[in-house]
Amino acid sequence: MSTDMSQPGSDQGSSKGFEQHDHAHCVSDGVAALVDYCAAERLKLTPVRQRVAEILLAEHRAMGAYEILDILREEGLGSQPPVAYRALDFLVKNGFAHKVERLNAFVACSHPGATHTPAFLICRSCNKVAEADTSPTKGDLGRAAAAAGFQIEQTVVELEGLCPTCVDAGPASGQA
Amino acid sequence: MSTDMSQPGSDQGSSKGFEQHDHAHCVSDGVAALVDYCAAERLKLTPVRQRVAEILLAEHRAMGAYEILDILREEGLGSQPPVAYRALDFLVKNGFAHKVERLNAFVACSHPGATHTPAFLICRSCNKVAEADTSPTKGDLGRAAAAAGFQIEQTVVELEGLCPTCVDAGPASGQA
DNA sequence: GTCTCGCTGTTATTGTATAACATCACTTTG
DNA sequence: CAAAGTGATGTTATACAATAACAGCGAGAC
Ligand SMILES: [Zn+2]
Ligand SMILES: [Zn+2]
Ligand SMILES: [Zn+2]
Ligand SMILES: [Zn+2]
Repeated sequence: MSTDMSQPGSDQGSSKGFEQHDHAHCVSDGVAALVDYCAAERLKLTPVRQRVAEILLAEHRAMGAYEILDILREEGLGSQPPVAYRALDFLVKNGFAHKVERLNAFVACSHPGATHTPAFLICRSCNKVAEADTSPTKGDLGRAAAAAGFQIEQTVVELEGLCPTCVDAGPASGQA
Repeated sequence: MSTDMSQPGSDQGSSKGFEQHDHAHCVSDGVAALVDYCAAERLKLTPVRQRVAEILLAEHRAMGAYEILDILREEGLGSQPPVAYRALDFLVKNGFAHKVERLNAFVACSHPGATHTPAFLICRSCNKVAEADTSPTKGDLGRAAAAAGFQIEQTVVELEGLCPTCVDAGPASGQA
C-alpha cells in the first residue's frame, strides 16, 4: 500500500473514503446513527433496512440494487427486486444513502441524518466512491443559474476519475 | 456561435435554451456544424446519425433512446434499440450530444465540436434542458479534489429545478 | 377484539442498454 | 477489375434497472 497518508486527518471531510481510516467505525457508527434516527423519528428499522445499510456501509463503493438483492437472497431476507428497492428508497429518503446516477447504483451516506447536497468522487479503477459536500448555490454555476432565474431544487454532481491510490499506482496498472 | 439573442436583458450564455431565441438556427446551425465536422474528420454522417442529431436539436429537452427510436421506426430508418444507441454513441463521442444521467436521456450539445465539460439545468416542470459550461477544476469542489489527489477525468453536473418561465408561472401551475 | 396502517412477499411488466453475429457498402490496394 | 479490409447496418437475444399492482401479515390504536 504505502499510501503516504498525507494530511493525516487534517483537511479531511472532502474526500473521506479514499483515505485510510478505521473502517470498522464506518459500519458501526453508521448503523448506530441509523438506529438512533429511526428511534427518534418513530420509524421502523426492519431487518432488511438495517442489513442493506450495513451492506452499503461495509464498502466505500456504489452497489447496484440487484447486487444488494443477491446478498439479501443468500441470507433469506428477500428475493425480489422490490425488496431491495424499498429498503434503498427508505435509506435514501432518510438521508442514509444516495443514488449515484452515473452508475445507477447506491452508496452509503458519509454524514447521515443531516440533509445535505452531496457530490461524489468516483474512481474508475478501484470503483471506490467518496462523498464530498457541495454548495451548489455558490460557485460560478450556481451564481449563473440564479442570475438566469433558474431555481435549483436538487443537484447531481459526480466526478469520475482516479483516486489518489490509483493515480499513484500509475495510469497503466490500475488496481482491482 | 455568438448567436444573437432576440431577447435582451440576458447577458448569460450559461442558460441558453431557456431564453427566447430563433430556434430555426438551433437546428440548421447544429446540423451544419455536424456536416462540417464529419467532412473535416472524414467521418461518415449517415442518414440515421444526421436524423438523430436533427431530432435532438429540434427540442431543448432530453429524449430517451427509445423515444428517438420510435421516430426512426416511423420513418423507416431503423427499428431495433442498437440503431438508436449507435447513433447516439456516435454523437456523444464526437461532442454533438450529451447524456443526461439523471434522466437516462440524451440532449443535443449547445456548443458542438469543441470538447468541453457541460453542466445541465433541468426544468422538472417543462422538461427543458439548458446546457451551461463548468470549470470543474475551479471551485471549491475541484480544489478539494485536487488537494486530495483525485484526478478528475469526467464530470456530471446536473441541476434540477424550475426554469425562469416555470418559476414565473407559479409553483403550482407549471407549464407543459 | 378488530381496525388500521405500514411492511412484506410475489407476480408481472416496463424501461434502459448491450452482446453477438451475419450482412452490406465503401475504400484501399494489387 | 478483383480481393481484402473497414466500418455501418439489421436482427436476435439477453442483461440490467425500476416500478405497478395486489394479497397477506403484524404491531399498535381504540
Ligand atoms: Zn470506511
Ligand atoms: Zn481508485
Ligand atoms: Zn433553440
Ligand atoms: Zn420549465
